[in-house]
Amino acid sequence: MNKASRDFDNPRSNHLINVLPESETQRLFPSLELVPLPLGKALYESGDQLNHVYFPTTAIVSLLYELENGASAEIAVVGNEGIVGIALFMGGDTMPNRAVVQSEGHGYRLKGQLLKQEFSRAGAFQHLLLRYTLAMLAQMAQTAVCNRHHTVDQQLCRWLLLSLDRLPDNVLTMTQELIANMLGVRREGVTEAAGRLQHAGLIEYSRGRITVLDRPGLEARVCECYEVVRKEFARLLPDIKAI
Amino acid sequence: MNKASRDFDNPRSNHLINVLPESETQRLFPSLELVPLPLGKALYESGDQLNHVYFPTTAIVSLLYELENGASAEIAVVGNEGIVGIALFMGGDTMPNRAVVQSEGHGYRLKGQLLKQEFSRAGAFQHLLLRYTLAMLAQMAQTAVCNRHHTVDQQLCRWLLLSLDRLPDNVLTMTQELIANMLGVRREGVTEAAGRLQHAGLIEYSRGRITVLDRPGLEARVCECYEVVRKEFARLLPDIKAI
DNA sequence: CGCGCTCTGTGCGGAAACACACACATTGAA
DNA sequence: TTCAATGTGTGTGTTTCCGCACAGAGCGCG
Repeated sequence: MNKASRDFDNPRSNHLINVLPESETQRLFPSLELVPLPLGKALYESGDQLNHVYFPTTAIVSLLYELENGASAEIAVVGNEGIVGIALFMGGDTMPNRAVVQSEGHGYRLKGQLLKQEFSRAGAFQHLLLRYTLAMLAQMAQTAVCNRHHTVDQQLCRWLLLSLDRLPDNVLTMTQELIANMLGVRREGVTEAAGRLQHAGLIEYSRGRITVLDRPGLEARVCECYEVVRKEFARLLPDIKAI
Repeated sequence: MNKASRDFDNPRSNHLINVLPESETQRLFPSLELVPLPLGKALYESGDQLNHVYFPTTAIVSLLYELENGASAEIAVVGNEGIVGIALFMGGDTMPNRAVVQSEGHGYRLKGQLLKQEFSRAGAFQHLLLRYTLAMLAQMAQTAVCNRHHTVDQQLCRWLLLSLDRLPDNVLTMTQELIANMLGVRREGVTEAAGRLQHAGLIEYSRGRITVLDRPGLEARVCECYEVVRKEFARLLPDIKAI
């Protein structure tokens, strides 16, 4: 799977689907429904009944936890390497978080009932989904520690790299206000951190459009958390090369 | 399962085991090995090969993430309501965190191979383990947001209540230094927060021994995170009453 | 008893992030 | 072209937590 050649309307652009054996993909394909995922769309709200799971192809989805006082934080991010709605096959029917489209694009959705059927066959798909869930656990845990111990600058680098990994190019459409919501910090904090990155020549941005100019530079500034999660993904899902 | 009647050497003191159907418990019991879990013992280190899973009866185990600089944070806690080593049945064989005994006691361990066998039968045990994993996901996510947005005071209350729920009495053996490691804050920060709680008459402590005097008082000070996680456990695992 | 160890209390300076306020810049629509 | 909306930059003062340093308090042990 080459980034440049990724098609929004090919289910195989999603890595989880792409690595399935032929027999399973043939069974699944007829049930996959292509859906546009516009910026800001909530795939589900906290507590909603989950009816579908989503396999993003070109979109990126954030899993957000919100507190009573309105504060929030992103606990995981899902792009074309994953699936949104893991609770469905784990035996839950709701989740205590929101899933919001962070970068618009497309994805395929699958009825929950069909996913459960496929999961219960205990084949390659089940195995894959469970390992993916483990990788998500690692991502969430690392996010928790990162929230506690690392600076906004480091976290912004991590967030940019996470997004970059899931995008076909090096341009993000995202205001500082929205990034602040994801990271659970103030908008001004993002302004300052982003200003430092721009001043260092690593990124360029204006009015909701961020262009990454120097990815290695970001990697040099990011905290270890980014790499730890990346490695854990690679270890658990070795067939998925892109992330 | 009544707290006061909990026996360290009865597998049914662990709720996950207790709610299994008779057929499954009979199959499992001969393979369960009672082990003492002394304070500070590491059930596994980050990256260790996982050979067993543990079902605590009277012990409490913390899952800790550590950073390169030595900083750490607890991302989940497991007592007699759960199981340590979920990666094993999820298809991983290592985890990127440590599992350390936070409150000494006992537990039962089971060989990983046997757990996988039992999991692959796709029966009640599998269903239970998957739901438990979902509840852990919720706990980890909430911890991440709590780390970001709540005060040390609130987090200390949360931590005390989490421990209290998993203990047979109202006395914790735990120095402020260790609590600070769990919460990922300074020891002095815990000293100050604990001092305020003691001054308010909610707890009493000296030299590593904390007695909770006023549980409702703690519940009044704690952030919402405690209750959110408790409810999610109750929702996903309705058979398990105690938590 | 007295010594040493561990645990706890406290004070001070500093760094990071917060809340609030407001100015400026860009953009797109009237 | 003007205006309003949106996005970004900046300043001030405050809070929270950190890092360090050190003092005292309880406890075990020779």
